[in-house]
Amino acid sequence: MARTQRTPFVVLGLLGVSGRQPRSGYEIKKAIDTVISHVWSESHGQLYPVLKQLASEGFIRAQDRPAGHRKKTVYTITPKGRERLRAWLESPVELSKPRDELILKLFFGSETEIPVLIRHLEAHRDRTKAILNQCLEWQKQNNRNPDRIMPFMLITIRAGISLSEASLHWAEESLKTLAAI
Amino acid sequence: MARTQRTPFVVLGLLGVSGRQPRSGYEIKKAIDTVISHVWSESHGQLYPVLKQLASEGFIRAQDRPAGHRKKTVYTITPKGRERLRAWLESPVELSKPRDELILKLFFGSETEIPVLIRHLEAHRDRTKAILNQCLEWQKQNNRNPDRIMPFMLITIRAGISLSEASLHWAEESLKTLAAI
DNA sequence: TTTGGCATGTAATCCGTTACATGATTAG
DNA sequence: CTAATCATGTAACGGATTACATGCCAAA
Repeated sequence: MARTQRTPFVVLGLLGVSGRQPRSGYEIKKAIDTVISHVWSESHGQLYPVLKQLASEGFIRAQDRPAGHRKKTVYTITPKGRERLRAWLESPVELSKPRDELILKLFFGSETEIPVLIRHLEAHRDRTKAILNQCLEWQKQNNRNPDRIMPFMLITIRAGISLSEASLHWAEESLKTLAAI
Repeated sequence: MARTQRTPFVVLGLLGVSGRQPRSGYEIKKAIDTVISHVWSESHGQLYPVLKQLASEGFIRAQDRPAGHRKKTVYTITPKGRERLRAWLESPVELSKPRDELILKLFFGSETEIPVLIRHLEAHRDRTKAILNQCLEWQKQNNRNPDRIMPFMLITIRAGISLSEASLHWAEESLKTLAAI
């Protein structure tokens, strides 16, 4: 048996916090790829079957809402689904297996040339800068709309900022170290 | 098709940097669980088949070295294996899919009670403290043996320190924020 | 003597990605 | 008109975990 599936809880969570707004599978996928992109990812090939499964178990409710001839099914979380979500939120955080290929390659650094490692670190630095900027942007947006400040979202944004900044500093420091070898 | 297998490269990397020391599957597994535990993980159910596969392809060499009646096979990396490792080290870092359940649960925080989130954050703070202390300990050991300083290992240890510190600060800050709600 | 560590292996299972597939609508 | 986006689905494949399985050796 493999690790317990977490996709259903991501779906329940997104449907749960979205107020009463019903969402289609496509919209849920877009939300995963934008608002929680640095935290989680799912493929749509995984998402659609999970939606059907959750609906058949009564955790979400499906409603057909075709626009013109284009089919579209939107989902709303049910009270039963909210309970399930709550139970999961209360359960201990399940740690994911660490999988940091950059650190791994640096750890094996003696088996390659310094410029190779510098290339990897520069790429990481640039990626991290982009993430940091996006988090800062989100933070600004939240500050501009004081009505809609959601403290939980702010906490997660601050996590992104703290970790990106630390990673950026480390990368720049390490680039100097490698350049000096 | 799923993502390309990275276990073989972890094995080649560990056999590569271990000088000329031949290692058994058991020892490789132990190394994964200790020296790179915060960076990577593999199950032994995955490891042993990969060892056989790598040996059959000529990337590592197997030698039976029974101790008494206990069977033991040790492996050494071959020149061909070193080349394969180098090629992988030079290839771009493949990003792992983000999977941060703690941040996810905080993001869905409005669907549960504050004390639940505090519990999760406290657990994270304690785990992170332990990792930070271990990284600091490793750094100290490296400084005590100046002969054996491996700059690459130090860089990865510093990554652990930077990121743990940042995560720790963020967790403590967030705990204060939640306590004030 | 029995617990724990050493040591290796396989089978079942499944989560999740990639690729295949189809079609409507809208903007340039 | 045609490219991009909206929208939903399934099939194939495989990487990886968990569980099952076995046995030796040393120390308490």
